[in-house]
Amino acid sequence: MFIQINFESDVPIYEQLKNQIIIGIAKKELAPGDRLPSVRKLASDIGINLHTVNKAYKQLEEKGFLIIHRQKGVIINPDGPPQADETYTKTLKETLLPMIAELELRGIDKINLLSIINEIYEQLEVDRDE
Amino acid sequence: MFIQINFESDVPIYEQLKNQIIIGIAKKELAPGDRLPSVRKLASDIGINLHTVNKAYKQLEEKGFLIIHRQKGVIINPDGPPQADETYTKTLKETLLPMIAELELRGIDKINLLSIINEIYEQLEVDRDE
DNA sequence: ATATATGTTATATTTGTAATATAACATAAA
DNA sequence: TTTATGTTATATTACAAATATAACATATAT
Repeated sequence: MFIQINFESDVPIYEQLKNQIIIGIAKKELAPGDRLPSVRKLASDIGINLHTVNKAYKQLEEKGFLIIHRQKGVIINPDGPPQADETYTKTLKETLLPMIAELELRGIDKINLLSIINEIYEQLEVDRDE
Repeated sequence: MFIQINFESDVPIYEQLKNQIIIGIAKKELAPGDRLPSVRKLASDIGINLHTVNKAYKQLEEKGFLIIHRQKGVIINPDGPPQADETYTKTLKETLLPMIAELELRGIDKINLLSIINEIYEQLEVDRDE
């Protein structure tokens, strides 16, 4: 499995899980319809509690990235990821505003930012097998 | 004062404070050397506890945005904001990666993102008096 | 001198979240 | 009938956010 948890991080474990699954989908390492490990399996692989995995799965289901079936298990939504709506875009802007304010003050101008963003897009596109 | 706290938000109050002060500096509503309200004054204006304001101030001092003097009070760092270093840039990229992954999946492509970012830069430049 | 205002320190309490630990449940599939 | 799935329930531990009070040290104003 591609999951790697940093137990020193101040990012909660269930958030790290959500992030890595979303990144996995974006990198196409996980395709619509693909199955994810059971909550017990992933929990024991990583060495964490089943409820922590369940929390991540449930929140990704709530957002529309995953489909959870009581007996069959968990799969990547076959209909593809949820699309951005007004609410999502509004929240995104509210998140970006203070980030960009700080970034600007710290001397990272728009050009620098765009180059960082390009770098991240490359990370998401290239790594087909890693 | 320009501070407006959303008590419904899941963003902690002290984080909202930090964000709004940084945005204030970026918009040049607050200039280097400008004085901020005392912890007690701001706390009572907003209707929160003095320690919550103090926590925000201390963390901004720690980052280099503010100078705190035991008797004179709190001012915006006269030497200007702290500049980005390697650590900051690394953390920034780690924050952006999952954001951009989700955004991409949701159908917001690079062009859309750049237009959102431009919109935010405008917000930071225009509002000289509001 | 005295009072005032500053940030600071200390202690305690309440509330909520993250994470874990155990156990049991319902049910499709083997 | 067994196994594996997610689900639900209960409890516990650890920590963070926010508050409440009180006292402290000290530069500045009166």
